Amino acid sequence: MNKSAAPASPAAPGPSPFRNAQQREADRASKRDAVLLAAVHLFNQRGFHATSLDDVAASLGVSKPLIYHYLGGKDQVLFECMRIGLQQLREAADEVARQPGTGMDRLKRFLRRYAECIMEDFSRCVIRTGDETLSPEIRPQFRALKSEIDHAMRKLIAEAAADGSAKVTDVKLTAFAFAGALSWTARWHEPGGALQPAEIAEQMVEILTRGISP
Amino acid sequence: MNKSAAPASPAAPGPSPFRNAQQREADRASKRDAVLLAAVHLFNQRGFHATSLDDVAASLGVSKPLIYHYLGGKDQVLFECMRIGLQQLREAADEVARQPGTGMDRLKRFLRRYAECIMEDFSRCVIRTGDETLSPEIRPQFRALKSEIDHAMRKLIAEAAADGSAKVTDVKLTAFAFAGALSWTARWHEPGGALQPAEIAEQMVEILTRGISP
DNA sequence: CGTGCCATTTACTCAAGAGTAAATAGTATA
DNA sequence: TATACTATTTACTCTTGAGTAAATGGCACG
Repeated sequence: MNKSAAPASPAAPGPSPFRNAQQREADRASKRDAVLLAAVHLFNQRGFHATSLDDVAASLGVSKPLIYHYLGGKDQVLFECMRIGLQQLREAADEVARQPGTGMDRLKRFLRRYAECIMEDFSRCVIRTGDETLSPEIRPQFRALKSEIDHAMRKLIAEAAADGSAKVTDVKLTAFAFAGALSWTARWHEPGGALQPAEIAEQMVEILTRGISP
Repeated sequence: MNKSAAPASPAAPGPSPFRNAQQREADRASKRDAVLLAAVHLFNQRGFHATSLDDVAASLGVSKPLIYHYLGGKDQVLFECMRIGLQQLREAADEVARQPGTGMDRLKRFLRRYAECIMEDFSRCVIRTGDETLSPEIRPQFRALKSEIDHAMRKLIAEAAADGSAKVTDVKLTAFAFAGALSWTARWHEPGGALQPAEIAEQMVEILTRGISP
């Protein structure tokens, strides 16, 4: 009984349930993010095609059309996940670009961050879900973003070679080798496994860069 | 006119159109292979989910039920493709296991063969198509085969470390790094590109193994 | 020769799941 | 208070593509 009880204090000490425009926008953004997070979890776990939007909605306790409300179709959802993943990788590159140190130091720092990203949700999704999954209309956008990161890595390798802190014969192939080795963690590393991502990243970078020390 | 002309020579010098049991079986096998080859091409090009069995059938100029006749459902087709791909990798491992040389020599040989396989149709498909795509019933089989290859690589690395031809701190991680770098070619290398697979394999192996030379 | 198997096709069924229309209710703001 | 907007749901539609039943016709072999 007494289902709709009156509030204890009329002065309302807690946050008001009435939101202003800013708060509503923040609300919306956080709900959007929640959808993306739920989606990326399922995508990584079961694969994109084995995950229906109904599944994503159900995992949040809401209904499918709500996802359309926040994000539009399934392709959009995937692309947003990938965009976030790529953005994180890109931020790693930008951050390192601003830091001091020998080329090799900076390369190592980047590779470590790269590996760590790949073992987190969104960048993981970038690797696990091939670009052929994206609709042909947005695929070029994805490729462009991806390419930026590839080139950032090449640049760091080239700089390390230039300042003598590394010895490299083929920059492009080296970049592919490094990116491949690190990206592959998205396939074999299980989140919550015995080995911590940071350790894996550390050791992996060691293994890879030992080959290009002068 | 003269549509159904009589054969030029009654003695039939060419192969007879009438097949015996063995020939029919060979026929059947070669048709089965043709289906798998057509399928793996499309899977690699467009992705498994974007390829319908109708597409595969059409690319061969036959009808879908014929594929069911030779191979059973779509899952079977994919698994067969992957089985072939894994078998090729496994043969590479077995071959190297029988050869002489230092551990490092043999490891290098294996890595080169591994990379070359990955840039061919079937092994390429193994990498491009994640195991989550397989139905839960056959996935364990796939994993088991995959695991054999992983362990073969680890064994070679361990042997190279044991005979002093390589210096390795963590065998497992090293194997993952190598497998990742080489597997990644399935993602970026386009068949018929400027660089030959053999060259790529050669250089890639060089880049990777330089890091574990003593 | 006729009987039955094998290859192959046509013409279907059926389910899943993406996407949508329209209703409902709560909240903000004039 | 009236009005308009936002969040959210229910209850659909429609397409795609996997898988199947059944018919056809040739070839082999008794």
